[in-house]
Amino acid sequence: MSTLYSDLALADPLKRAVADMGYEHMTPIQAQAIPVVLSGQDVMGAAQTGTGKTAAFSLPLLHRLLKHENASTSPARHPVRALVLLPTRELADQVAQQVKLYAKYTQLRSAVVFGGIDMKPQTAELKKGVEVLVATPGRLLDHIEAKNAVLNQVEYVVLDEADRMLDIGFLPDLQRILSYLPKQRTTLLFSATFSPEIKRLASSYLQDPITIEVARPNETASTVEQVFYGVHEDDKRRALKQIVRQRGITQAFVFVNSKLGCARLARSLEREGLRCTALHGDKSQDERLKALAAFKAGEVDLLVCTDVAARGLDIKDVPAVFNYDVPFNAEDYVHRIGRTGRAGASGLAVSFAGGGNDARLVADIEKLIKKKIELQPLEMDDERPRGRMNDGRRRWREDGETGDARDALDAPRSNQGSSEGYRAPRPQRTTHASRDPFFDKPYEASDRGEEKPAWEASAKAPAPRQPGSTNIRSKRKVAALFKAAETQQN
DNA sequence: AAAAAAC
Repeated sequence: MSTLYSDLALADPLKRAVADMGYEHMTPIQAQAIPVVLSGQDVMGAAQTGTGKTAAFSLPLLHRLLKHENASTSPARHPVRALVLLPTRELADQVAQQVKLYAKYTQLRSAVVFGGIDMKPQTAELKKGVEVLVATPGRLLDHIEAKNAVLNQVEYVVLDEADRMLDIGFLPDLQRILSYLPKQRTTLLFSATFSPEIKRLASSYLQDPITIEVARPNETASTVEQVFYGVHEDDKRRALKQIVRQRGITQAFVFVNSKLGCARLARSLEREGLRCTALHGDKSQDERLKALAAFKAGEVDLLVCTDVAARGLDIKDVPAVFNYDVPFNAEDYVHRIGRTGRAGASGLAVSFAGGGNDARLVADIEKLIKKKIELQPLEMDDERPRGRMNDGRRRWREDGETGDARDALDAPRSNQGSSEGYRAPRPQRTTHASRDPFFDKPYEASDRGEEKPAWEASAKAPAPRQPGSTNIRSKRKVAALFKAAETQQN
């Protein structure tokens, strides 16, 4: 079977766009999925991201939109004919940009809507009419309810990161959205991981689906070296810096399980002079996009993030991923380490297992990825005594580190984003005394009768959520909800 | 347990 794009029965404008991007050969997921989508069948696709999944569904989908005019609407109108749903805003943004590129030589219009930013520009664009709409669930529902988006002409729905979209937190919103769509439609589901429940639930949304499995589901890329270290909670930050230095890591995602932990770690590393930035869901959308852009542009070396960044983000040539915390779900491990080793490149995934439940979580990962995990001790190159004083302050702090292959990681934060791309020489290390004595201690504004610092206020701000079904957590209720969802749909 | 997604 040919894998050449030029041999494919794709509309000319699409072929030109593909050629512009320098693609000649299809990736395996593309070679398998494109013909199936062109034929109009439902698809359940298991494929690692970074393998060209977005092109795999958008190209054939655009082709069908071009070839099959929607008879029920006049050519002057532009009803939404294809809807692509994603679980995070950054991902929606990324996919929308790709769709725009593929569609650039066609008359088809596309738009993206997600929360955290002004609704008005999105509304204006929707009112002009778009054929392809990329969205996150919450904001889309807002637009539907405001009658900005009419979805009764939708012919194609894509659920990317489908297992997340069908997860308990998203399911109610997703079901409401699907209830606005025509029953007669093509549905495409893609994910790198499928748990058995999700797979069963997913199949209830599909009609005679073709299953495409390029990688075995839940499989981790063979090009990614996976290392697990047993590291005490107090040593994790030092361990992170040591490994970055020893292995000469130029850029990495650093995954942390909580938003607050994420904000704190980023702040600590920043104070130590590392070029890093935090990305988590309690930052403003503007800050989120800026953080991601800075990382993409290489202005920061470490992106300290929550699982908001675990899925789908396609950033070229990131050599490493750290699991500073072992993820709560084994599936998230697969997604997290999928941020490196993309498009056939090699990558490194380093995970720190601390105390608590970590051993069990590691065992879960082992079971899911079907690979033996050896937990290694980490030889620390600095064995000065450590611990906390009774008042909670650190007895000492790591400084005066000598060896440092990497000026980049030692450049002061203030240089970050300098438009000349200038990197100052490594600064003199500051002394302990000049640092905040409450460095490692949870900062309580009441301690000092001050306002909370902005970083912490934002990290702590509770997400405003309507009390509702999305917070249902009991096992029984979750099971009931899944059951109901399965029997209701189609 | 946590995160994500709407004003």
